[in-house]
Amino acid sequence: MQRFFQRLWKWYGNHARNLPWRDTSNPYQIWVSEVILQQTRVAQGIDYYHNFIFTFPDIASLAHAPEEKILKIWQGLGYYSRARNMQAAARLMMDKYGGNFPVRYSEIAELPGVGPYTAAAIASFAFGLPYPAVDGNVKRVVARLFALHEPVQSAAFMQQALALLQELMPGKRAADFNQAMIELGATLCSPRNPACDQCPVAEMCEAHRTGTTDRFPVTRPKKAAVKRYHDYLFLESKGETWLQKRPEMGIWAGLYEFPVHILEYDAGLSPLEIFGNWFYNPGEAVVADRTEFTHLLTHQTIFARFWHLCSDRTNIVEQKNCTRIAMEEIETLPVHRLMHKYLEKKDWRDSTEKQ
DNA sequence: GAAACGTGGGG
DNA sequence: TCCCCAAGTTT
Repeated sequence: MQRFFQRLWKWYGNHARNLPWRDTSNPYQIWVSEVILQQTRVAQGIDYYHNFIFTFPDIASLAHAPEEKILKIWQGLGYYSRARNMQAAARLMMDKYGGNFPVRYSEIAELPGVGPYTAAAIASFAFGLPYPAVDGNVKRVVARLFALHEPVQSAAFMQQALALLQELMPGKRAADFNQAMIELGATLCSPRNPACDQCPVAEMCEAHRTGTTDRFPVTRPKKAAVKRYHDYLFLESKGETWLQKRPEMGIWAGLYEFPVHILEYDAGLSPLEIFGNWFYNPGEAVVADRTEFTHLLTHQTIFARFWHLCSDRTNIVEQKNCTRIAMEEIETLPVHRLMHKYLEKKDWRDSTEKQ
């Protein structure tokens, strides 16, 4: 045990990455970073973290912001309920804690969007409380260190990991302990080809001792991802394009997008079969050719097809939640990745036109 | 407990 | 190209 910590502290002191949220003990900033990092890689989260803190520097500014402004900052990051939960939590903190961050684990864990991991991370990083923060990295490290055979997704695994980590948890330096365990999993104890030769605690690792690091953590087979086939209709006329707001439930809730037809199988429908009811005069309204299929996602396969309307009189049937929006205005609306990418590179439209 | 919920990078 | 999975939480 002594040796374990000597090695761990020395390694962490020398190899900890310099990450923006490690420079602060401000619970608000730590909370923001932890929510952003849920199921999200550090490299992807850093810019979002800076933008978020710059735009909403404290609990009050987040609580009072228009929801669409928060979603706009979150645009492209995914799991958008995180952004809404953060505002709900900020408002709760205004009402219940006078705009201050709660300091007890139980209170932190009650905040919307804050589960066991995030609560422990905030409690330890901001307040030094000795709660083990068990994320995917720590699960992997613990599974190998103690050769835990329970599936990593199971409640049994979590119980065992928690018990072991609580036993290990030092009275002082709870924050460093959690950070170091996470860092170990993130940088050396990787899912495949772990760098055991550089690991400070390899000699105390049961999986390493028995040459079985590649068998841990044990995982259950996972269900195949659901595919979605999207047929998008891109309509533009005189500097305006047609957008609609998605429903408040389900994927991309409340974000904006082009008119779309989504199926979980490829129906092979023609543009008119899909969008015909949008037009009073379908034969005349759709003037551009079907252009290209764009492969957008890997495990959720999405195909996008774009068409143009060049006519002045687009004659679109009224749809609920549909609005004509000027191009400049679109820049301020929260959209999901397809639109996000489109707005980043406006030449998408041009490149499809050339076909 | 299982499914839903995004997106991006690495091997 | 395809599969994995990442500082998880909610329902």
